[in-house]
Amino acid sequence: MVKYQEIARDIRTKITNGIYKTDEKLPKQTELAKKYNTSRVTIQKALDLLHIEGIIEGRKGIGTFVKGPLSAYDYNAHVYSGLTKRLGARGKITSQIISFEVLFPDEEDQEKLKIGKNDPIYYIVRLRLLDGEALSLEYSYMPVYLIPGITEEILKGSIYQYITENLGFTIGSSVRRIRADKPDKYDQQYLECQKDDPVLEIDQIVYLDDGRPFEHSQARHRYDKGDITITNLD
Amino acid sequence: MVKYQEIARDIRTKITNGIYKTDEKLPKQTELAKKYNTSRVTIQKALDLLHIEGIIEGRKGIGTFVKGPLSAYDYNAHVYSGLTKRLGARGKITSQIISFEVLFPDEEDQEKLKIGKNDPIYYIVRLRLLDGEALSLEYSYMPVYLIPGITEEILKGSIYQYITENLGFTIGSSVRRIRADKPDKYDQQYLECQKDDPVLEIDQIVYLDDGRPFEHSQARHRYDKGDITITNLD
DNA sequence: GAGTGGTCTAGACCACTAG
DNA sequence: TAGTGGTCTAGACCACTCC
Repeated sequence: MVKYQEIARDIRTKITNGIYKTDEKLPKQTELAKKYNTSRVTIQKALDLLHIEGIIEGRKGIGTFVKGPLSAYDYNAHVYSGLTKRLGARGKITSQIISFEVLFPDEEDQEKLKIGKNDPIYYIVRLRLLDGEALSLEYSYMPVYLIPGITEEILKGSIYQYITENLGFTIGSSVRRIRADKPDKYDQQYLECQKDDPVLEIDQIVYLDDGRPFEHSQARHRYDKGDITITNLD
Repeated sequence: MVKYQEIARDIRTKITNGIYKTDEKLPKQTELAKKYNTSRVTIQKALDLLHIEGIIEGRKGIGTFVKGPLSAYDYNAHVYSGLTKRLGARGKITSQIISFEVLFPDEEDQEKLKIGKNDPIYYIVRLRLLDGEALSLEYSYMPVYLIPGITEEILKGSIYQYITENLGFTIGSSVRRIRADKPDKYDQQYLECQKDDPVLEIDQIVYLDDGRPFEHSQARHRYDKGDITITNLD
């Protein structure tokens, strides 16, 4: 992990944990440089990342501020428009495991996860709930050899946290495709939606920082509970 | 406009116009620095922008390469996941004007466009066609005082081009919200969709680089013709 | 005028690729 | 070994805000 990413992660954590609060000013860049024992340009590169993620905002002549959450469904917004989840106080996310199996990959899985036909994958289906109400239905496919030791306990929490903290991997890039779709029978069953209620589907492939894909998944959201916010900066 | 943005724009234009072609290598950073009469760090900052936009890719020890288009609906992908349209050879986009009026803003318009109740706005409805087939229905609201002189001729082409090239403005940040919705009667009429066909709606506010909002719009896509690709980088 | 973020420079070293 | 992109440094100037 390079220096500016480490600094960005540290500041991000401090924001998530409320050490730097919403609308509060961060220490000035020269102070941060001194604190992290680095140059001001490196601090700026770290802050650039947080700026792109939309969690801070620099104001000339004043300082750098922590931004508040953007969307009513902040959970979705930041997981998908990118980058970093800061669940905040929007409600409690829980997971109900519907399926948890190990399978051999079909051709599509092989291609998307860049694995051979004899490399088994986890096939996981989870219902995500926000304060106990159905939010989305998520199908995940992950190579077993990359992510060993998944348990139901882990699935109830965050797979990402397990991968980064327990396995020591670093998440790299990702490609997500968003579209509207008609509800299938599982959507109707688990998301409790009607036949003419649309669903919002996010199909994603996520890569480790060494370029290996570790997850292919589809998340299907109730149309009334799953908007996505994308913020572009100057 | 600052130096690194000008350089990014110039290189982007060269890619769009095919001077730098897909999978081709860009000149090396030291050469670009010399050519643009600047330092290598500034070139890197310009390339960073194009990297974020997903149109180039750096490979250590080799060079910087122009990436190919990502999505079947490249038009949507790049307009909305951000940043820069490079329509490429996916088909011809045309516009049919359904409504073009000047109105006084309601409270929502006033708030989103940061204008007073006596500042008139354009109200524009356009049907966008890809190779003659209905693609999306777009509702736009823009303050007249900011964008004077809009004509039907301009509406048939690109408003963005008019704003940047004729009025000399620079586009800044934007916030987009994406959701699935049921089709309303206009969707059914113009997008020729059935009552149970979902639509994908993109609601956006776009700002000039001085922070003034100049456009609030909703684009409603047929669910089978409007996916969106979001690429996150390391 | 003082303080802060935004930009830019010149130079350096490292990581990776290719021959 | 040579070439290229990725990172980092120290220092400088500008733009903007506040007093």
